[in-house]
Amino acid sequence: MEKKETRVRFAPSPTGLLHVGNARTALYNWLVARHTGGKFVLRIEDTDVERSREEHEKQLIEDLRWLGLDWDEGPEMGGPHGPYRQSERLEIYRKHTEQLLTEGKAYRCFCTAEELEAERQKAIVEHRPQVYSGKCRSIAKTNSDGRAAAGEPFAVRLRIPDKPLRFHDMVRGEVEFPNETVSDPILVRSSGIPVYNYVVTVDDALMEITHVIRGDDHISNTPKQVAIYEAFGWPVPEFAHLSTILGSDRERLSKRHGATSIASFREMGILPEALVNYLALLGWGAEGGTRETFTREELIKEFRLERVTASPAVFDFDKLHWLNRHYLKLSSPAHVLDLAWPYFAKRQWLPARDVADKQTVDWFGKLLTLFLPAVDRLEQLPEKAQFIFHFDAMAAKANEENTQILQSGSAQKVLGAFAGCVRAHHGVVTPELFKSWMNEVKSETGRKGKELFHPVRIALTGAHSGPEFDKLIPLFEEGSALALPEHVLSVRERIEQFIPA
RNA sequence: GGCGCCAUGGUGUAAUUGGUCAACACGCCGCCCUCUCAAGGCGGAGAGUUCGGGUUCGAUCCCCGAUGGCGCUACCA
Repeated sequence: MEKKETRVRFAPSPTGLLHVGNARTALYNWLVARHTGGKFVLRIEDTDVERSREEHEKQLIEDLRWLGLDWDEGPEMGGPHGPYRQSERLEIYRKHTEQLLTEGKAYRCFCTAEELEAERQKAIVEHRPQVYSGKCRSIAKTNSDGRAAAGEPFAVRLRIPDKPLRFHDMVRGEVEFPNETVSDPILVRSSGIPVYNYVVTVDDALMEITHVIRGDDHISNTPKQVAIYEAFGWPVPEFAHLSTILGSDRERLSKRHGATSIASFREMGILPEALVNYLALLGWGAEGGTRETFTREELIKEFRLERVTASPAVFDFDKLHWLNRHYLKLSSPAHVLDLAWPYFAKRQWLPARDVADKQTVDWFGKLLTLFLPAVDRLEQLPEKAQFIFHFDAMAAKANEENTQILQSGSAQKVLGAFAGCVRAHHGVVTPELFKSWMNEVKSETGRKGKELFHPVRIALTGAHSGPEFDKLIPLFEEGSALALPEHVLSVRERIEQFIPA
């Protein structure tokens, strides 16, 4: 017999932003599809009309694209098992419910909310599992039909078979639930709207999904879903329940722990390849366990569901940042430049990218090579490079750390000598020239090392730490010749501001 | 309360799926480089595998129990 094609799916609800937990689920599904040469289906679970929004669906799709996870079937593009939005599949569910009802696999439940609540309370008091009593199970078909026809409200419940419900989970092995602990699940509400657990199963079966890979919050829904497959006589797929992603306090990761949406990571200047690599590592390890950085292609090759961990993982921002630095270094300078530009344009430090001249672009490229090693994320760049664009001599002098250095007589002498060199010269300051000045100042004042450099660094940058002067001097000089929204001060201009004559 | 899932340094994962000193990465600390910061290079500390039993010549690995964490317990998804 021919081996069946692997079909997996990602089925988000468009009720908010895509966040890391779901993104990791999407990634694992995608990796399985690409590893096996199967199909990746995107399905939108929008039966909750209250919370579902079209804009969220758009955002979701944008986020998946940004991560580089492409799908083979889905809304918009369609496919052989569509439609791919649950709101467009209501008629399919209705037909299937009818089938179950006529076959006696499901029954109408006329119990009221109050009755059910009373049952639940009683179960709690008696230390029993909270399961539906099955009161309406035995109502005769004709009786049930009559009551329904008379307009009495009812929900539709599935008749759970009288046997343990077990399924195979690729990350956890065999999972079994005793029959007494699972209720006859509601399939359709008295409002006529089918419930999530039901439609998910119908869709997965009809879309011929072979591997259901999802979060482990669905693990206790699975026995009910297995019963639905069996009621229809459908083959039960393989399951893989992914563990929860936790925050550093070991609680489920949420906004409380900081930004966790994919959109916010993008805004922060995390590269998609870094996020994909990190998410892959969160709950999976390659054979051998000595490698941590993987390209997309390598992940596809190495990833296997059997190696996914069952234990929950704590999200570590530090490690994500490390990976981001790694990929920032690997990326082409032109690509990083494109990504970094908007952060500066937004601050009005650079013109819009499309009107910038070549000199400005080249200059900014140099700036990036200088500051990129100092950041975890692109969004930190402007702050690091702030003194280039916006030099505030007064603030620099007022800074407490700086005053300690500046107040010494030694620093005064150094600065006086340095200012002398600067004022005696007209024209562009080259790194070579700067070096010779420093040597001059050195012999004139007898200062060296920190005592020599720190005061000058403060006068030029406003801080006693920062990138090498060799690279910094050209940035000042070339920047001052550019027509930028805010004029970049040259070495000379900085000294004039810092040490008025 | 019930049911289920999980448990290796601070964090994420390895460990020929019972076989000698528990490995790698992040983070941390130190050293080198250096005017400084970052990057980079080198080195170090940090777990005897949650605890208690059992099986075995031998358990991170298998079984039982306890503890803890998490999830589900809706006519939410």
